[in-house]
Amino acid sequence: MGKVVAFVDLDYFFAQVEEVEKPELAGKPVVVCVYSGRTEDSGVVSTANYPARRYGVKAGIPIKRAKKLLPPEAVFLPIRLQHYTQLSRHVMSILDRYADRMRIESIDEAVLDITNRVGGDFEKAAEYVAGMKTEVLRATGLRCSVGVAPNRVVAKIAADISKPDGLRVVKSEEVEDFLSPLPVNSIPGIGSKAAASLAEMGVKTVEDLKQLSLETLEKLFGRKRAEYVYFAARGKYDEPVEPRPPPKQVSRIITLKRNTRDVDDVIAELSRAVADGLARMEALQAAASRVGAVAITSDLRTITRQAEIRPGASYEEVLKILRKLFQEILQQDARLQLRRAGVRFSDFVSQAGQSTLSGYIE
DNA sequence: TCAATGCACGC
DNA sequence: CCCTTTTGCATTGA
Repeated sequence: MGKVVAFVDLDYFFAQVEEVEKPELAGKPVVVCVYSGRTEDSGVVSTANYPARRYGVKAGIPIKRAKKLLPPEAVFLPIRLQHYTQLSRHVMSILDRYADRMRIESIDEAVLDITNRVGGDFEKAAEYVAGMKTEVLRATGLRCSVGVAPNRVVAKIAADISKPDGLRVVKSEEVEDFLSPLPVNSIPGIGSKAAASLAEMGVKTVEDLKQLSLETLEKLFGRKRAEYVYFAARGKYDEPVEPRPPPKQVSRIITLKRNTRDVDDVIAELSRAVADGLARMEALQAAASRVGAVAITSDLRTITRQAEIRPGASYEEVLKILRKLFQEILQQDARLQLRRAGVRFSDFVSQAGQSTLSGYIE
C-alpha cells in the first residue's frame, strides 16, 4: 500500500503570531524584522503578512525598502525567535498526535506520515487533516496550510499552492497532472540559480523538465541533485518519514557595527555569539572537534577558515583560535574589509564511546 | 580525503 | 537601493 503523507506549513508564521497576540494589527500590513543594529532600520524582513505582501514586501528584502513600499499604517516589529519557538513546540506537539511518524522540518514546517491513521484512504485524509487544522487553530489561534500526497515532495508542493489556510489533497493518480503545469522552481531544491540555468534551455515547467534525461540533468546539477530532480519531477521521489537527526554543526553570525579589518574589533563583537554557540552546543550535549571562522566581506563575499580544537574547549580557547583564523583571512588580502563575522562548530564527537560519524564501525 | 565555497530554504 | 541568519549538502580543487 502507498503512503499518505501530510506536509504542514504554518502560514507567514512569525507575522501571524504577532497578529494573533495583537488584535489591533488586524488588517494592517505587518512586517517582522531582523534589525542588524548597524544603523536605524538596517536589516532585512524576516516575514510579512499578506496585506504587506500585496505591496511587494516579502522575506529577505531590506527593511528600508519595505518602509518605502508600505503605507504609514504598516507595523514593523522586531523578531522574537524564542517566543515563536515556544509556540512552534506547542503546535508540533499537537501535530505529533495525528501522525504515525513525524519529522519537524523547521520552526514552521512538519511532515507527517498518516497512512495508518486514515487507512491509506485519501478521502478520509482530507477530513482527518481538516480536523487537525481546527485543533491547531483552537489551541493556538494559528492557521496553517496542509498538503496531502503519496510522498513528501508532492505534499510540500500541494501545501505551498494551497496557502494561506489551505488544504490540498493530491491522490496518487492525480500526481502527474498536478505537477506537469507547475514552474520548475515549485520543486523544493530548485532555487533561483537552478531555475535560471533551466530557463536558458527553454525548460520552464515540470512537464518540460521531464523531457530531460538523467544524463542531461547530471551535467547541469551533478549526480545527486540530478537524481533527486529526475524523480521529483515525476512525483516519485520517496523516502520514509523519519525524525530529523540531531544537528551536525552549530553556527552564529553577527553584523559588525562598521566594516573593519581590526581583529580585536572582530573578536570583541563576536564574543557574545561564541558564548551563545557554546551554550547551544551544551544544550545539545555535543562537543565539536573543529571550529571555523566565517568572514563576510564588505562586498558580501564569504571566506571561511577552520581549525581543529580540543572537544570541550573553553570559551577562551575558542576565542584564541578564532583570532588566529580571522588573522589568516585578513592577511590573505590587505584590502579586505569585514562586514560580518561568524563562528561555526562542527565535527561533533559525543561521549561514552558513541560516535557521530556515520562511517564508524565497531 | 580534506578544506573551502556555493546553493537552497526557512523565517 | 540595500544586503539577516542557520543548517545541510554537494561540488570543486588541491
